Amino acid sequence: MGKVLDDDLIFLVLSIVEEIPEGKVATYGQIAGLADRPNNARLVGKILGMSEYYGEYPCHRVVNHNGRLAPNFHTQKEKLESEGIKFKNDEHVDLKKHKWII
DNA sequence: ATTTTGACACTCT
DNA sequence: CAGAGTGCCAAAA
Repeated sequence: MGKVLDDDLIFLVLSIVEEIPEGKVATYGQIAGLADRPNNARLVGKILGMSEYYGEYPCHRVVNHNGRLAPNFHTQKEKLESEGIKFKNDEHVDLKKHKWII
């Protein structure tokens, strides 16, 4: 298998995001690790920013390692709350309770 | 080839 | 808990 990047990486990342169960959240770093690129969390964020172009994915279930929501994704909180995610405050989900463990 | 950018992670204060 | 500083690395400029 050749080097995996852009289009292949996008497909891989999105397929992983698709696996996050309802009521759970994952971090960018976690997704990066599952995609076998543990140091590319930032790339995961960039891909999710464009994910709409590729289809419907539960990208609202991805937050940073502190549980902070994505900037400029104003419907994220309500989507998470609608599936039962609890928040520590306005900007941070309760990762302790809801982090997706494989 | 070099610099900047990014929905990040980690450590230290 | 909030900032600052550092590390990270592919993509785009």
